Amino acid sequence: MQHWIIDREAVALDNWRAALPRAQVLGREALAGVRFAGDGIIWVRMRFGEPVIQAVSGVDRSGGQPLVVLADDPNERVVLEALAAGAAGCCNSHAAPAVLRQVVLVVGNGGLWVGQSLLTQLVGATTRRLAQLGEVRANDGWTASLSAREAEVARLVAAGAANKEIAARLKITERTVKAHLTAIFEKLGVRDRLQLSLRVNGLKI
Amino acid sequence: MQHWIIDREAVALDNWRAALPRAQVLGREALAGVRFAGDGIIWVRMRFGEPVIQAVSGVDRSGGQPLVVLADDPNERVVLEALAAGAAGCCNSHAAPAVLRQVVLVVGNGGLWVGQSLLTQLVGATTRRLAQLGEVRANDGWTASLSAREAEVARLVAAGAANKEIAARLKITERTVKAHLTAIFEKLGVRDRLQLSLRVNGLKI
DNA sequence: GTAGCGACTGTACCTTCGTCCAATAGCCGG
DNA sequence: CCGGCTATTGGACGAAGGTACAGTCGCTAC
Repeated sequence: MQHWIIDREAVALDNWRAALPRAQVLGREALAGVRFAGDGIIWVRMRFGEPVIQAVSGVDRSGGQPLVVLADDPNERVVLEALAAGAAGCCNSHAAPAVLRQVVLVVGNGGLWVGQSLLTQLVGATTRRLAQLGEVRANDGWTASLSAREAEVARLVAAGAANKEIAARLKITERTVKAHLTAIFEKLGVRDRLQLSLRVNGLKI
Repeated sequence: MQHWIIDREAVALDNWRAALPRAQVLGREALAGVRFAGDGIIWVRMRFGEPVIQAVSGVDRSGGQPLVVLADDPNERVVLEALAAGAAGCCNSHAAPAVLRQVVLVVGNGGLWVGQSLLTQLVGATTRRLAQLGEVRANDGWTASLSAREAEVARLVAAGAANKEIAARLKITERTVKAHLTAIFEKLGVRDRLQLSLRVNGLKI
């Protein structure tokens, strides 16, 4: 598994080096045009006072790799914003190497890394919000009629990936991606990938 | 690591046995007074139609072990309720052993196991909620660099409209729509209409 | 005036998307 | 074992999306 570390100054802290010895460190300015490919985790350092949006912006997420925010000043708000920005987790920049390795295990296997204190708040708020929305979207059930593979493709499309990228990520041909998409469109009754994206993202029923 | 499986009928499915060979299976009625001790994971099966609360209630959580809900009928709502009830994750009762082992890895290391499909919903809902609260960005400023006409086109694209539809709606030619889009992509630094949609809808930074 | 900008349109061309035909292979339940 | 579902791929093709180069028109600022 590859690790990419993104920092404004392209500096890697000692604890990162210890936990992720083979990581590739990238500066913010060197980020333009960089496309991440293959299995791996993207780590983004958020320095003191730096907004999450700014730290995460410019990072290519089309490869589908999970992103973890390393915050100099972590707090619940920051973690929430990081998750909202699509991160799979957020932890202290100066966390011990053992903790970072744990994060790798969790995030690399599709989990979310969230501090316990935040969990209650996040879930509570989200639950209330969904209840307010009439629970329609929470129960949209777009996955129900799809096979596991189709759902996987649907999610990647919803995240903005192109067919070629999906093919590379799932290690199948572009032709197969198209086949899955045709099936998905038919099952969900949408006409193209953009409508699918809206549906998956709960913006359209 | 110890695994405790709790089921109303004290039945263990084959996939559980495969993934958690040394697990201890407990019936609901045998649960009274049981105190879990040591490192491990508590698995609770939620049968069809059974409410989360009922499935989780009565389980001793004082030992601090993470709890995972195995749902016969998993959907976003169930997962959210499970998380709200203090579970560290929720997955399909009939998930493949490989998936269950992955869950062990994630949850055992302090992570949350959330299905990818829910993740999208959760993140989307959280984003919208934050936007509503004005905490993060009611408007991340994508309109700032666009002209009035471009913003209009951008909104229609974000809503899922095709170029031809936009042209008809705005009473201009499809060619002009394309011209506006080219300018929009350039200004916002996105590569196509799907990425634009995500940006406008606040799902991607 | 004229330089700049935004809106608008045209021709041409390439890429990506989506669908049609068809096929092989594995798995699972009856 | 067979029917049905799923995953996979191929070739071909029309439709839609997107770019490059070029041009007109009206408004505004210097």
